[in-house]
Amino acid sequence: MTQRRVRFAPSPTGPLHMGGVRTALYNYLYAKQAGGKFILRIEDTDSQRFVPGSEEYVIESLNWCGILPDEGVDKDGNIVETPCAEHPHAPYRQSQRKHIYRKYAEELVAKGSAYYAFDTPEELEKLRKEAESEKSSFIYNYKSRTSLKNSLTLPAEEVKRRLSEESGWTIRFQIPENRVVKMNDLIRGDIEVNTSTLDDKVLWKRADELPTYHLANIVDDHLMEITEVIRGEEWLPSLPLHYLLYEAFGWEKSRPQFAHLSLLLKPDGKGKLSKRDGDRLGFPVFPLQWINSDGEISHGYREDGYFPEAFVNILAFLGWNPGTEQEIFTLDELVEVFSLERVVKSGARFNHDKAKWYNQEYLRRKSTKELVEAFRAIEGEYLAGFDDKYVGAAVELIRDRAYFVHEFRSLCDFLFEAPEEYDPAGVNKFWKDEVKEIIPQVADFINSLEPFSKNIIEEKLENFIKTNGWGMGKVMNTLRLFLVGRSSGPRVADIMEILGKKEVSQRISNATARLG
RNA sequence: GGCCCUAUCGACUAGUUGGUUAGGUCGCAACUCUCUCAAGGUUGAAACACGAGUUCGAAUCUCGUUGGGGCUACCA
Repeated sequence: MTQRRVRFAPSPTGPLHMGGVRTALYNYLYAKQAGGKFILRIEDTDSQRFVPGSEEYVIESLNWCGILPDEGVDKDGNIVETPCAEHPHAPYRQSQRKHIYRKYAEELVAKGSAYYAFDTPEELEKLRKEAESEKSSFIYNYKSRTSLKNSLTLPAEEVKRRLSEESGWTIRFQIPENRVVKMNDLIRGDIEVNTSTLDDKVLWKRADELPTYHLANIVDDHLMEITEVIRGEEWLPSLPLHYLLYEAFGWEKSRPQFAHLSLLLKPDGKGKLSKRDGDRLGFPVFPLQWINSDGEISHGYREDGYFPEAFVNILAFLGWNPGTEQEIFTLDELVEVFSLERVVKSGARFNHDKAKWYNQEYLRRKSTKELVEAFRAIEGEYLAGFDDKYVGAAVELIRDRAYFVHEFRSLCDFLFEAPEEYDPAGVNKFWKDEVKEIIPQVADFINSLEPFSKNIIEEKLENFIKTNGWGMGKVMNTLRLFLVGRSSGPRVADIMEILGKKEVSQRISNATARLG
């Protein structure tokens, strides 16, 4: 079997959407499992919609996820522009391959599979409007092309003259009339379409003198020896055109196989997942934070505290499953078990809760050491005066309560700073006269505890409280309120051990002094 | 509107050759543990869109309807 070669081919028109990352991921998994190559190609044939920075964004996003291309990107993270042994098909940016496409476009004209069209955008727009007002739609196809301005209808001399003039022209593919195109999709099976429902797509644009997606895509996939095209479902309607293009070039034998992935849908309501949904529902739609030219910030999974492994796992399971009950997979494990056969055909709704759960699962799998590092990475200044042993103890105390590392601080701030005030509801509930009388004795007892370790504290304190006939709840909750400032949190003995005897005594006397 | 894809709990999905008490995960609820809040443990509620047909038997096959999605640009 020949080596599998797949590609991810985004266009640099803005930040890469998480659905795009999923497409890249599935391509990567497929390639790696087959021992093949995963190629990155930039499809920048739309000069109008180009957004600076989006190419770098794609590369950085894939890099963060660990979805590293074998071809197309060099070691420094730049798109390869000149061919070399590792990147033989460079340049991998379509705008730099312009000269290649022109030749192929003209080859199709010479073969009679395509033709020059001279209709201006304004003329076509007018025809569309007219058709619309008559509740039909204008299609440039076998019916209409005979009455339009193109090399099929105009005299040869006229065509020649128009081509030599600056007035501009496009090349359109001549879709045959009433032919059934039989196609196959690796995920969806056999599909048939009658060509009479198709239109004569533009292959070469007048506006920016560049090929359209359809031409550039087919030519590059052929030249780059792509064996499987795994892409979004939005391309399914143009699959017949792509089949016809392979046929027109005489490339049927080496035509890649296609797999169309269903789209990611909104968590609620109708339609596909969009940037707006993230803003509205409070979750990221992009892998990395993106700031557009207006200074508007879009959240990213990375900046929102997701681990890249979790993000990859989330994406993998949106439209695919291994057929077993295992849900946590590393990237390498996914490479082992992935299969296109198990990709789900219908669209998947994104669910924020499940995404958070995944991150929590990965958080729990991290060592305390790793979590301390991550904690320091975002709260360096706050934790500056505390050693790793102390921070580690703090992390261990609260790690099971968090979905994200950025929740750590608010979960264990009481270990790094004494409470300045006390939750009024808690004070109201626990700071009663009967407790006020007891606390001095309790404080003295705590002071006498030796060693000051959680097991000793737990055991002896409970014994002390019970033999005196006081309620555990009353005393412990009051102590927690004094130590933490809030009426919820970890077990009191655990907190005491970490704080140490001196700090505990100090906080109890502070609290009694302040609350009176 | 036309064309194409698609349809199992609220969400993600298992169910691939027709026979299952339709399973798992998230979320939700209850109980439990307990010094609080979490976490943990146990349990529960919760689905085959609808209508025909084929068949002894349909979530599974066929057709239709309905819903959902996409495409319908000199955008990708």
